[in-house]
Amino acid sequence: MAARYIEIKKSIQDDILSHRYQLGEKIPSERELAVQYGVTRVTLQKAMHILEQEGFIERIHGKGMYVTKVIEDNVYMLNSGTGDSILGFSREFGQQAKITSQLVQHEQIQVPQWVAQQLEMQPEQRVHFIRRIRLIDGVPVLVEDSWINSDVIETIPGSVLEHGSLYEYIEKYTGKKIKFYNSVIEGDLFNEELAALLSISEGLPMLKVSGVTKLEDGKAFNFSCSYNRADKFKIKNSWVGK
Amino acid sequence: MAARYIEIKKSIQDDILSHRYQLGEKIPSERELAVQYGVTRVTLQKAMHILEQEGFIERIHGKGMYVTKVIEDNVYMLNSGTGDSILGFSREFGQQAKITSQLVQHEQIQVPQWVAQQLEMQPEQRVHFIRRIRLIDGVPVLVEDSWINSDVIETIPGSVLEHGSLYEYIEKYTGKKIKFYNSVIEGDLFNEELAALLSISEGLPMLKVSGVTKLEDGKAFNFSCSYNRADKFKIKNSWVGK
DNA sequence: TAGTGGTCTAGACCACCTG
DNA sequence: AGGTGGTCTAGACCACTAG
Repeated sequence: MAARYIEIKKSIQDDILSHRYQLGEKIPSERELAVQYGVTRVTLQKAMHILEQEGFIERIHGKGMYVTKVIEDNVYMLNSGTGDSILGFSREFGQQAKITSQLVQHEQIQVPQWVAQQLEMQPEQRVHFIRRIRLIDGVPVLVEDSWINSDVIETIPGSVLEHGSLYEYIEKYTGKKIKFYNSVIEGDLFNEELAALLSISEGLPMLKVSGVTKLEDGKAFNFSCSYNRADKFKIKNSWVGK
Repeated sequence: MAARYIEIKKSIQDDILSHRYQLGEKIPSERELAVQYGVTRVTLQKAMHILEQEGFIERIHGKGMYVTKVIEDNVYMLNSGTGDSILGFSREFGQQAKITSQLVQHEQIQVPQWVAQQLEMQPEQRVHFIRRIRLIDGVPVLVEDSWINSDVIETIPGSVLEHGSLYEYIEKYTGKKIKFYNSVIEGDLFNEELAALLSISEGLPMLKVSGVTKLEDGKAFNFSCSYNRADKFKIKNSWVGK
């Protein structure tokens, strides 16, 4: 049973995405919506603040709430700090395009020093190292490397890496929700190795996103690093100043 | 008079930055802090949720709140969706390094079509076009282009562009706070023109950040686009999944 | 003046973690 | 069992926008 404000947020998000509320249109006031959904204003506000932060609406003091005029784009958006999940490629894009994965490498290794630091592990412990290529409609667009604490997940079925969502599997396997922390975005150029994996030229621009993933109990279990073709991806960064 | 939860947030942030709360240390419970600050838990939670989102603390259900172990970096961080402001380069970096600006161009022009769209302007209206170079300790690190609706700000003193914060000036001039919306991060390569401005080689990697700035009454007044040397900047993206 | 979002109170109950 | 964060109620007053 999800929290009420999450349900309300999703309900209104649906109303926006399905154009029941038109772009730029004023939506009902907090007090009206609170009555509609049978909650207090405080609860309704929690939902609306999330919608604002994710860029669906604008809240203007004294005037009301308006559906944001959205500009469509011909590149794929990596949602960063917004949307229901940065948690896995397939969840984000599964609905708008045909996503496939190609497993390049999967082995258990002793944890590299810099990974051990990120995951708060001891040097003798082991991690899964996983390298996958993601394809949109058959075109390879990014390489993703993951280091996953073997103590959290002993075995990872090949079928999950090839066709499923790793994060979904982990949430089911552990029974815990996932949190992202401190992800970092960098720009760089594709080197020979990565370019070869994507069948592109060395020296093309890349967006690199790396970060630690934790379980809701605070346990860090994954360090991941994705190398994205900069001509295929933008990162949306909806944010509202204070 | 700022809101109480903003004051509390800043107070605890100071306690963390000054190491009165050590890295990784557990901080007092919500109920304790609420008493300390003389507010209810709801108000205190608003402060703590912001600190969590900005990456200062981790909140773990049933256990408590902990100061995040921070990894220091030898590159400059552009805060994106976090910190007190993405609002202007000088505010972000003024304390850790010597920031200077170099005004390359400033003229009033008829609003270009794509800018008019972003700022909801008519084709015959005018904008300030401003191109500045930013230097850290004397080294040029980024180019920033801004298009500012002339109806919002008629004149912009040269001294502001050379030495001050444009956003601070606008907040003072209009008497309104500033909001950012829908900023987008892209990766690209420096072309000849931009590379020349920074005295670097063409083809080096770049992080491009663009977005619209609005006043708190919803009025869009500025479209800006910054071209950052990818070897000098990372973008921190503190975020907590739901 | 009426309506809107922004903030805050003083409680309550639940879900989770640890001893 | 006791402490922690997560959610929610039913109010209240303030600040801002509009006609």
